[in-house]
Amino acid sequence: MGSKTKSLENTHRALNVSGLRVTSQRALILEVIRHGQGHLDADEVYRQARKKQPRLSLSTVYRSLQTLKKLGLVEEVHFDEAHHHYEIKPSTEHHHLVCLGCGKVIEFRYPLTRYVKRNIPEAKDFEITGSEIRMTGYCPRCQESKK
Amino acid sequence: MGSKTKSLENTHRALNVSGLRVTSQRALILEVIRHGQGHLDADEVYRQARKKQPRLSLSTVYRSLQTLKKLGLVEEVHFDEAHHHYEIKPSTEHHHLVCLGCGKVIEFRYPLTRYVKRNIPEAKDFEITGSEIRMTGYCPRCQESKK
DNA sequence: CTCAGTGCAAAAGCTTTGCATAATA
DNA sequence: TATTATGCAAAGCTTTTGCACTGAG
Repeated sequence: MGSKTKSLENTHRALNVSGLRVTSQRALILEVIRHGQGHLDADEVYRQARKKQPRLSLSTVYRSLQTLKKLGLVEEVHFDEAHHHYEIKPSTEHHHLVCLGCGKVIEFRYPLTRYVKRNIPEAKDFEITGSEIRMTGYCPRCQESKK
Repeated sequence: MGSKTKSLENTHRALNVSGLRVTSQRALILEVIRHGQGHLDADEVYRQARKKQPRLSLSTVYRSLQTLKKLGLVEEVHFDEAHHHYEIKPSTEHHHLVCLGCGKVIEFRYPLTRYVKRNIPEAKDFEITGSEIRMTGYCPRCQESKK
């Protein structure tokens, strides 16, 4: 069985458990995020998905994104202030370094939550629900082209 | 000489060096951010500042915030997606843990840039221009009241 | 006196929402 | 068949911008 089939099954299960329906739109949107290797924003998801389903609406994209986020299938990251970006929820805590020149994204693992729990006294008794590192800069190539 | 006088002088200098003008609006906005101990968003700055200067406009607040940011006097942080928050630029790299229940902000020091430079090979040759950790959760008291 | 800064109103950009229709379970 | 989800259009919110007027240097 291909991994595509398997992830589709997982999606079905996750939706069913929550009493939600499996629609072609939700499947497609998840598919687009999965294939869009990088980190797409809502509009990029919309444009990609419309190639296969031209009547899809942007509001459906937004609503599905929220649904999938709540289900824990998709994660929202914030590379810049203006847009949200989405990725398939990763199994290990990782973060992003984004090049402001070319948009390249470098992912790196770092167990931030554990670090903070261990080293920040005031955080000891916090119930931490989200953690995100946002780093920006210029990759070697873009530093060159700025000169 | 009081510290208020001193910081006013610093502001003057920073503005003058850049060929910018010292206006009552800019001084007031900086004053509000400084006193508003927490981390205010643009609208909160606006409402506070209007108590002293009722004709102040929101666009001036936004424009001043950008100016002060460029001068390095004020820093923009992103506690949630919807708003930007502003604080007087701190001298050492620190980050924030925000309680989703009561809005309390815990600041903690952490030399993230140095860590990443040292430990993430792909980041070695990056010119890093910004780094921000955004952690959210519930403080002990708010965990209680959820029950 | 001159040009940067301000106030006001309008616009822009992303995201959400109301409502009738379509589709899932 | 009973709801849930969708499409479309309109509204919402934060932030930005154009323009004439004001005020700092």
